[in-house]
Amino acid sequence: MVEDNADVRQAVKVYKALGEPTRLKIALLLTEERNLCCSDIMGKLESVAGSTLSHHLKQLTDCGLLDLRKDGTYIFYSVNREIAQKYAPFLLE
Amino acid sequence: MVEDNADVRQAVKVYKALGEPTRLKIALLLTEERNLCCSDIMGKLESVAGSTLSHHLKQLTDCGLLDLRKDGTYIFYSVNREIAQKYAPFLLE
DNA sequence: TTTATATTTCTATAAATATAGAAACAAAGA
DNA sequence: TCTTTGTTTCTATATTTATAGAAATATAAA
Repeated sequence: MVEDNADVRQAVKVYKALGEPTRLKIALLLTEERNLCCSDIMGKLESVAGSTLSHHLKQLTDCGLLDLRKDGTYIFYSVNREIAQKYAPFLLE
Repeated sequence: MVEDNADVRQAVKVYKALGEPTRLKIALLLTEERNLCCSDIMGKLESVAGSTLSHHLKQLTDCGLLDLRKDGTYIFYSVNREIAQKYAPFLLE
């Protein structure tokens, strides 16, 4: 049966997060290279305002796809491999 | 490198399609039971207008996730297992 | 303390999207 | 042919979302 369980709700969030070109690019960047900070990522994207990037990163972390580690002024992001493996192993290829 | 290749563009479309509760539900329905037609699906969802369902099915087929087979007045939909396996094997669990 | 750097929150706006009613189209059956 | 059923297209609308500038917050360094 198709249930509206926690996994399905998380799946919607993960797929919504990945269904936008900039965010998918961020997720792919972070599978190649772990522990990038906000400004690293901004440097690797063409032109995204910090405030925009912040919103994208929030969606990607809220759905569980990205983990973060704070270190001083910096916030380092990495892909949560377990979640990626579960919902979108395409990212890890 | 993160390339903007065909796979990545398709991934965005697939994830955008799945990142909406009704469409994810439709995809899950169709992994359980192949060859459902539009009105079958409408019967299995709470309350969706035919025109709305039509738009959802279009997105799901346009991204390659659903195959369709026309038979008279009916259109039967099924999940394309290869695409599901590639981008969202979660559907097939 | 002042300055610089990193990131977020606030606010606004333009664009995209989900929704459905009505009309149209297509095929099958009476 | 007329009617019924299944599906799509047209049109409009309300909601969501992506975007970024400006201000705020936080930490570190000078």
